[in-house]
Amino acid sequence: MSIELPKTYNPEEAENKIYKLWEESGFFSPEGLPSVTLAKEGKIPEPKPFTILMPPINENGSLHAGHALVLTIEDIMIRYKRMRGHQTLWLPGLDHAGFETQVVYEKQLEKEGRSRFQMEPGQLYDEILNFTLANKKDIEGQIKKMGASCDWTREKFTLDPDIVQTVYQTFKKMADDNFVYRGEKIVNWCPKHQTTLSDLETTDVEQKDNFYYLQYGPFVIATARPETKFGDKYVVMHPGDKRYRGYKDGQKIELEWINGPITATIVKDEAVDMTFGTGVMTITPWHDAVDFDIAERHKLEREQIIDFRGKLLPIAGEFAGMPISKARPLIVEKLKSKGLLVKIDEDYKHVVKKCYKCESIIEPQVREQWFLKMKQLAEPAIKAIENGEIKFIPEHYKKISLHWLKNILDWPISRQIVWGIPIPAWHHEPKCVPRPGKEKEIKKCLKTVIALEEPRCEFCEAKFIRDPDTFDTWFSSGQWPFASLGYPDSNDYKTFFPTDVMETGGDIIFFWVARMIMLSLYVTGEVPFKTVYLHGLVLDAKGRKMSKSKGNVINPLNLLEKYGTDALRMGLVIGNTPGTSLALAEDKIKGQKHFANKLWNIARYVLMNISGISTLKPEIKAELTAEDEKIVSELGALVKDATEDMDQFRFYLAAEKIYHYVWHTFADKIIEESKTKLASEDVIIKASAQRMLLEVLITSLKLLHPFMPFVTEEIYSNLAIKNKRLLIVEKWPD
RNA sequence: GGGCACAUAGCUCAAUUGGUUAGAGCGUCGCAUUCACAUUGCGAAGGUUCCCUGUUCGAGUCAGGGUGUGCCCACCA
Repeated sequence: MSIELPKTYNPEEAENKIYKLWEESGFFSPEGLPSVTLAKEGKIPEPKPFTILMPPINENGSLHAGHALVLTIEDIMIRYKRMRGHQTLWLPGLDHAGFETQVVYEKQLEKEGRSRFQMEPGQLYDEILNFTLANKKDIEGQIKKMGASCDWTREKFTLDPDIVQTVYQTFKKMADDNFVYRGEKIVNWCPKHQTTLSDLETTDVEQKDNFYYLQYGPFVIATARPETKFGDKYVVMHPGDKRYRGYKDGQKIELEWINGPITATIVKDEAVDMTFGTGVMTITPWHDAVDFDIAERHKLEREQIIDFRGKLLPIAGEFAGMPISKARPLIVEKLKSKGLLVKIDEDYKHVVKKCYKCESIIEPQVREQWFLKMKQLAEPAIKAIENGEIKFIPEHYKKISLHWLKNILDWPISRQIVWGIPIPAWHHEPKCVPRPGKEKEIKKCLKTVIALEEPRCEFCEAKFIRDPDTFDTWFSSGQWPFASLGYPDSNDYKTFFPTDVMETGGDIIFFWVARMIMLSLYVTGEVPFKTVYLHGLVLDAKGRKMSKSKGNVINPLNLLEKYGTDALRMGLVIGNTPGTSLALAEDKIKGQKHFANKLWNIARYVLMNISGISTLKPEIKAELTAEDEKIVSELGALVKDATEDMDQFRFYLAAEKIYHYVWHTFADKIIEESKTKLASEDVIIKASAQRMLLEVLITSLKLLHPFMPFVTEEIYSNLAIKNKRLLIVEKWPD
């Protein structure tokens, strides 16, 4: 066999061809695997399943470096386990990514001079749906470019009807179990996006502002936000503060305030820090979480000062209708002219919450929202983690998860956006229309009902209005592990759940990982996965976070084209320890392109020199010279070592060791030394060298295949070996 | 205020959980090249493993303290 291979490896040509070959082979699906077929014929024992669910990928853009890393690591695991004979399932998922996608689409609308607030919700939904569908093919194509050997026949989308059904059933079950409540509580409100956000969806930003000391009757109070103070009629101090001993809880005082005289009430509460400011504060329960709690404790009234667009309401008098930024200096001016401004501290550092998407300042607002009680949901998760039912890689994420779960707060799950799963709830019209003879019972009318169809009230003919809100995306994606596998009746659920490994970014451990654990335990009674592998961020070459504004975003698709998928994958995995951020330097990937070519030329050399040898006999070792046998057994040591690393999720080490062996042992030593052996007059020495070279090549290809699937498969396809299968399903060496 | 990490060659990172002389990639410098590969080979320079104290036969690794950096959580008006 003397096949002429070109002098350099051409990734682009090989990759498209090879991926098609794999797809057509059926080996991406568990039922198509040789190990499963052989087991069916009774020839080998039933293989063990090995399952990974791909974290659903946003359909609102194109693949970024983080996605490339996820796909690489997961593909390495799946390919390794597939070669070990497992019944492997890697289920691909696409994400509607609720709020994220709506934000992206709103930006596009903005560019076109349109706004979601001038659109019918139905129309907006349809447009976003079309937008994501248009992106779907691109994203799928990009996932394939990465070489991902996932089962496309099982591809799931987070808005698939069966997923939505599962989410509804979970919500209903939670409502029945009294884990859901609808409450008027203070929430994080983004005035730009016009929706509630969970605490995780806000970021804290430290900034310097003016701190105003104001005369409030006999007291001096301090505030950074004078524009919220119009309705302040409670003045709060610590019950133990001796300076204010003369004032009693509930005492009324008359005083002159911004827009005229008011009556204020003294409140004593321990939440007040005596050492901060003057030790006295007035409260604005509608727009501040601490104040809200104080008002709840003392059953105080609350009033909205700022509307949901961030403009002042009529209570602000002459300032009504103004946005905060415009009103604040004018209000300060008025306070000053009335002699109520005591002093201004211009150097006041404090933390403000901002929307994590648009950086608008969050305006706390009181709104009726759906909440989940989290304490009871968290308990089984805490137990499971403490018992070691879930293994964290790296380990310190165990502590981080437990800390969060033990301090968990209730979760607001309703969002005022259209792009998502509608909340299956209905609200009674304000007015009751009693049915004949039921006039006396209308007090029993249900205000809110959780149901898929419009409910009918027994006592009343009033209509029910559909709740306009959608679920927080993470509420549905938290159910992904069992929902995507067809809980509760499907064979896939029975076979592949709980899954083996959840591999995702450490930055979404609370958003997603913790919630999957809680929701899976609640619905199925089982943990969703046995191992959590968390990778770090992919940073630029200088270790900075990639961002569009910095202009340092590395597009993996460009790297693919330039250096080939295998090179990108190696560049992403070598030196990347779990949990640690990875600085992605282009030179590193370039170096791996050289490696792919090195491997290619190793194969060329071997092929050129082994004519006549087309198969490896099992008793190969008997035919080797002692020297060659030593080479083969040394390779055996590498195999053992690398296998151990693979089993322990040390892919970065395995890849580096194999790389180093192939280049600096196989190419630099074994091949160099083989040149004299092949030139030998001694037939035994020559034949031994030939067999040894082929053996080392085949084993190297197998070891490299999970990392560099394309070039290895391409080379393997050029070897003439009897009973050869595609490398993707060949047996991992032992 | 609380929590979690990190600090090793010029740069980016390893060192498989305490074990020879701390390694690799990239970069730098020198030499070689009719060879499967210039996308090459051989070689060199480059280290107080942040600092201090301790445990140990033995510490980059463990403990205590310090310095610096990053991230997460939290309701100081």
